[in-house]
Amino acid sequence: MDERFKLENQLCFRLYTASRLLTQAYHPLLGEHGLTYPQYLVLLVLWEKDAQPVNDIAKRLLLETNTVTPLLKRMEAEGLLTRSKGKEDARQMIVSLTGKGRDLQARLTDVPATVGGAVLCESVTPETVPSLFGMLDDIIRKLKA
Amino acid sequence: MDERFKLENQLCFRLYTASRLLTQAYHPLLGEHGLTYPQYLVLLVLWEKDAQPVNDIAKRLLLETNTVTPLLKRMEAEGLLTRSKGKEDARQMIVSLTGKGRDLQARLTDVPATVGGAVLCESVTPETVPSLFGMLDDIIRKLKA
DNA sequence: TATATTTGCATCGTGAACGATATAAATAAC
DNA sequence: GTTATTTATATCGTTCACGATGCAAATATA
Repeated sequence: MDERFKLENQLCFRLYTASRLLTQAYHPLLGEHGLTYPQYLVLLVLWEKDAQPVNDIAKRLLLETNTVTPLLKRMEAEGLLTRSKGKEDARQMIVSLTGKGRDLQARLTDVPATVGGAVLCESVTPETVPSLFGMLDDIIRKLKA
Repeated sequence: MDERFKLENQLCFRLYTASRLLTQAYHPLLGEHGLTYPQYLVLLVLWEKDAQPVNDIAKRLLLETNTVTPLLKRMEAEGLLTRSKGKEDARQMIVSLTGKGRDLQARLTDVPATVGGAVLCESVTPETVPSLFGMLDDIIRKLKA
């Protein structure tokens, strides 16, 4: 058996699996509030800075607008945000939080710590996390280019 | 702004993004042969050991059978594999490679090295990869439980 | 100013993921 | 041996991802 093709030697399979499992860990916490993980990411972006055009949100999440647009529409239908044409540029759709969308932050305060705690283990500790973040950031930076 | 909710402090967002971008790196290499990344994963599993029941493939990839079944059906339609009822247990569907599915391995020999090279950078080197793998494996192990 | 190009967003189609549910075969319990 | 439970797989519905394409507003060019 060719070593190169072993699942155990694949970085991508590990990232893919870790990402899926960690997203699943968010599921019960977010589902309680009717949120999916990508929707939670949109909220993170809007909590940092409200009233952004679709494009800025997509760029921040490194997603395409054809992924983000339907996502935003579902969130609009849930009453979490509003979408309105930009004043100075009519092509832009400005996405703004509603009161309901803003208030969710307070109701989700425990989520980061809960999920953070769920991954702490032998090799992943407050001391090693910076190194992990650094490697993942480098990979992301390299692949963006 | 609450530090805990910053995108930059989220492990999950990094894993999610790195996974997506790395999968995208596979896309041109696999698409040339009509494959998607999850289909490639199924081939990796079957190249290691041919003629496995659906459940074993799903367990190996840490996916549910309701994800794997349609995936396998598409691959069967492409002539990459066959699905046939198990002899000693009629509930099982045994998945076996066709000649076409087997031959793909030879045509994809360069894929692991090409993608591997695409992620090499400052902090991700042959020396640091074991540490990265170790942390991701620990995270996966922790979240599986 | 008329035309061409770019930009921002949306629509469409396909292929995952995954929760919930269904079905048939195998096994256990009675 | 009949009934109950478990197991292996499949079906269904919803939500992403994302390539391809469309369209209208803004900008650049002629």
